[in-house]
Amino acid sequence: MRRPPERRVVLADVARIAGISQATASRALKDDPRIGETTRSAVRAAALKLGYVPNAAARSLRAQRTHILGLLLDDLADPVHGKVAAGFEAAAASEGYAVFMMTGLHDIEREQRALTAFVEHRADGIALASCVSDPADVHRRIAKDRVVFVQPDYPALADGREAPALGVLRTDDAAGVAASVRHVAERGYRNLTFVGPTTSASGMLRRATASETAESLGLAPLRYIDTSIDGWRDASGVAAELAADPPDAVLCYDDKLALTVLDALRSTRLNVPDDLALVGFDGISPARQSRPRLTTVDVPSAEVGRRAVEMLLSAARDGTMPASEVLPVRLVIGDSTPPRTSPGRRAAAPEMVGSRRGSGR
Amino acid sequence: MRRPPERRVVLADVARIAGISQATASRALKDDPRIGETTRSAVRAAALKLGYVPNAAARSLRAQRTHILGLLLDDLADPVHGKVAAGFEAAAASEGYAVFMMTGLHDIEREQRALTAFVEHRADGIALASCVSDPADVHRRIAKDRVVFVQPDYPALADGREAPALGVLRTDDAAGVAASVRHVAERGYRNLTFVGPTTSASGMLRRATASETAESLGLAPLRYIDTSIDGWRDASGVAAELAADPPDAVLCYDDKLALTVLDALRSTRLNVPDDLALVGFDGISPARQSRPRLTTVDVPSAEVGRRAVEMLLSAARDGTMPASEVLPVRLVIGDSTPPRTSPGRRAAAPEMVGSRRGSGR
DNA sequence: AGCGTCCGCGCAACCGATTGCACAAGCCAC
DNA sequence: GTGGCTTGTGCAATCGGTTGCGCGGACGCT
Repeated sequence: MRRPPERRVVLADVARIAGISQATASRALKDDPRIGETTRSAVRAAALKLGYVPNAAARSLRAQRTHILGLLLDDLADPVHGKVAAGFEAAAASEGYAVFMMTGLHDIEREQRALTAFVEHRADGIALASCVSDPADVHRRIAKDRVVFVQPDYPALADGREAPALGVLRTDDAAGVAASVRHVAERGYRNLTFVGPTTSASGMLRRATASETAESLGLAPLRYIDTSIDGWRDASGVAAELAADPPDAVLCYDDKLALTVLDALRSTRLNVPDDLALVGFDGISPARQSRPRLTTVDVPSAEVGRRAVEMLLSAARDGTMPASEVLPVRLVIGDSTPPRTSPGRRAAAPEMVGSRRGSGR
Repeated sequence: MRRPPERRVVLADVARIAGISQATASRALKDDPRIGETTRSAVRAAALKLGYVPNAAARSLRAQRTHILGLLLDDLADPVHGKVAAGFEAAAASEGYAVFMMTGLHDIEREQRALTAFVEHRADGIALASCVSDPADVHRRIAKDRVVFVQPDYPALADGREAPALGVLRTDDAAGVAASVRHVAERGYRNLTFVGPTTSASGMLRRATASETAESLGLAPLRYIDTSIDGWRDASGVAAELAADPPDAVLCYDDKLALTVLDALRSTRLNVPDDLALVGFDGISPARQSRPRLTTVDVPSAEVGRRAVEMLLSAARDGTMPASEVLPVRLVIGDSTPPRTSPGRRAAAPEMVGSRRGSGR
């Protein structure tokens, strides 16, 4: 009933049915010009009839190319990474490449296992999105195997080192952060707080850029709330901290955090945007539907995925390392950073606000 | 400089360095008890020194197992599918399986290519999440190859057919929809509209279930707005339609749609929840942060991914088809469906509302 | 000393497709 | 009739591990 032993159809079977040798069958199926039309169609018919599907492992073994790309990212459930993954997969599929996807979840152990898996499967290219392992170590592991690298959001950028001989593809987060700081400054906010983690390289980069930009614009020194400290993990703690000594504007590491903070602030006397401007980062879709609409920085995540594939493939064909590339980002102005009308109001009479929500407009 | 020809290290190299045969090297590396301790450590040392990484293709070829699982889903950028993918990948990785991920994007052509890719790579198991191809056809393509199937959210369920010999894993969407209808009914809403697409099987299922439940509870006949009709694609059209003749409550196909509708309704005179209750489906995180908080149905997406892997693997080990399974869902009551206090208010004086936002509480 | 065991290891076949090279017809021309 | 060409196929090696089987030597026992 379960037809257990039914052997898989292999090329030899096709050849036997078609009445020719395996070599000819192989050539016929790949349209080798040396094969006659009669034979070719006979082979095709046999293959179709038998439901023959070539074995990629065998082919790869011989060809020394797998047509597999590896993608390592933090978390597929995260909308930003999801978009990168979607773009990557779509581009790879359209080039006839299969995609091995693995998540690192900020765990070096898992990342290492993922790398090993990629190498074992002899992926033709590997893309590392925001991994936490030591870049030099990763490079050692893979460069030796003549595998091309692309690393979006390369961690080493935070401390100024470019990765050695790795193609680096990233988004211009610094420009995005700088633009958002300039934006709130232009709108009259002078007292900024940055909320975000300090554990990741990108967290440090965004925070540092915000700080530098604020200073260069002559704003008050940037204050920080570090969400990677235990106890600040939940947004209500952050909201309480903000309420205790409110800045003019809050810059969040990303939209997800911004939306959480926005939500938590509803339990305080602070109202966004009347008492407090709020800025996110990433441009995920919920940010466009929040109330107020979040001012944020649009990051071309899907494009990152697509470009990664292109870089990987072109480099693989040339046998060279891919050149580095930086993708532009775009400030999207929402309703959470309106022009500031009464610069002194916050300090004046916070009690006046009465309702938590304010006037609603 | 680019060390171009540097050959990959293969097992034979390790064996040569260790001064023993390839067979022994192979056994030593996999802790075969027949190999002596001295030899074993010599082989290990050689492998480490040379940076030997076994070739998965060669191994699979011989072992007739690839340790690869295939996952086909619609769209990685979608939060629900992203969670399924994340759960699937995590479970697979912890079992030592690599995951081939491909997206179908509702395109039969692409789905077929993805299936072909899975079969070519001889995945040990394949999971199909909400695919649009004909189940019977898919079954034919893969069952013959002794590959186990798991299909979350199986489309054939809408018309009552269970898939033949396929393990079906799905969430109890019908129970979720029924629960949400009962919930709004208990809260005093009697006039319901369902908003969603009719193109997908799950769309039809949710809509039909809502209709039946409403009828069985003695509510007014369920009205529909079909978002798959051109022109209703944008939420503002839906909002206008709703505003023209407002129901008591709106049930949306999923949270994403509900949030979009919620946003679009802000441009009308209708206020959620004062004039209109709103219910979503899926329990994605933005629904918990919207204003008002969305009443929705929590679907254990990550769990779907995990269970899919377990079913696949246990079935692969037994050589049997996986049994079908239905995962429970949970109604999550938010602020978008408060107890209805004034059943007739909507019809009475909509002009009274004044501000679009109402009282804010 | 002779014999049976067990241990450690190597030979060679095998998985399935690809491909360099050689070979067999068929055809033309000399 | 034989040499030169083209065209169509087949042989066998190859990719890189895995594994059934067998062999030689060390050891224990009578």
